[in-house]
Amino acid sequence: MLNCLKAIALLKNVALRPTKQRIALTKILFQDNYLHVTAEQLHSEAIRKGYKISLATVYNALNRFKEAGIVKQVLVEPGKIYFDTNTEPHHHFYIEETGELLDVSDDECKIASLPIIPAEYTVNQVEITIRLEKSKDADPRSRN
Amino acid sequence: MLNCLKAIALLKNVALRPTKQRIALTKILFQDNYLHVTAEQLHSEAIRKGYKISLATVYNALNRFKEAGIVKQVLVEPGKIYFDTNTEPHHHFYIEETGELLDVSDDECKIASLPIIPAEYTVNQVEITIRLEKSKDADPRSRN
DNA sequence: ATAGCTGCAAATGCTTTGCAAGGCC
DNA sequence: GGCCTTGCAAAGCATTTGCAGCTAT
Repeated sequence: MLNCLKAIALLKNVALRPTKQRIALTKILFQDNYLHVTAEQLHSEAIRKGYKISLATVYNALNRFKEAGIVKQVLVEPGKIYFDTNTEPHHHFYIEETGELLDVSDDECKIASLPIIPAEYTVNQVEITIRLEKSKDADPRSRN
Repeated sequence: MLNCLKAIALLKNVALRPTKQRIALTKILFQDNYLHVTAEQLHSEAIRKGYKISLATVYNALNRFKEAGIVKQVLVEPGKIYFDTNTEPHHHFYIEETGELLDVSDDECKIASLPIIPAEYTVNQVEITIRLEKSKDADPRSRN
């Protein structure tokens, strides 16, 4: 868990005012492991930890964090925005049944050949989403 | 452009009742080239062509088409669902400025190495989204 | 002091749903 | 005839916004 000083430093680094609420969210988000959350999930977690913060502020903060480049958004489900604290180029497993999102490092998932890019355009981002489902025969011992 | 008979055949093939509205949408969607549309865009196009159909029906129809496996949905922008008439495994260019979505065939974009799949899960779908933006120096002649 | 945040509630935008009327087999 | 589909309007859900009051610099 980040302490307050580090949270404040992180926010000042990207020219965002370190308000109580942003510090709280920063402490929750930037731990050792990367996190994938929706605004709603982050809000619940903040409330659970005893912080006083409104959902609208969580949305505002996440959008500022995104503009500042310290989180990025991931689209895997219609009508829902996930935010990812891993801003390095990387990819995802997505488990639809549970809504779980897992990081796949750029090294683990190399692209052999990119297509020809349309004229006058440049690549901004390449994202691979690997959608998973529970195996039909999860237990090999039960097979005939 | 598909004729009515082919549209009806297509719908019967997937056990969907060939109603006037579904036939109209089928005729618009399944042309020679693959299409990427939102429900709203498809509705406008249908109205423009003189068909009488409500937006709710377009949503309903697209969801049935998706269940039937003749279109699939693509998520590239928050709060918007694109439908793609190409149901083969393939990938996409996405141009954020214009909202344009372009197909990239599976052959043009090969993955060299997939990561290790978590135990008890199997891969359902692998999607690559290549986000493009206009090049800063679109005209090479203007360079120093 | 002042520019920028917060929180509430209201608004928005896309999508879904309930239900009565109409259409397909 | 019976079941499915349509269309409208209303509901739903995630997200954004307006504005008054508060806070960091």
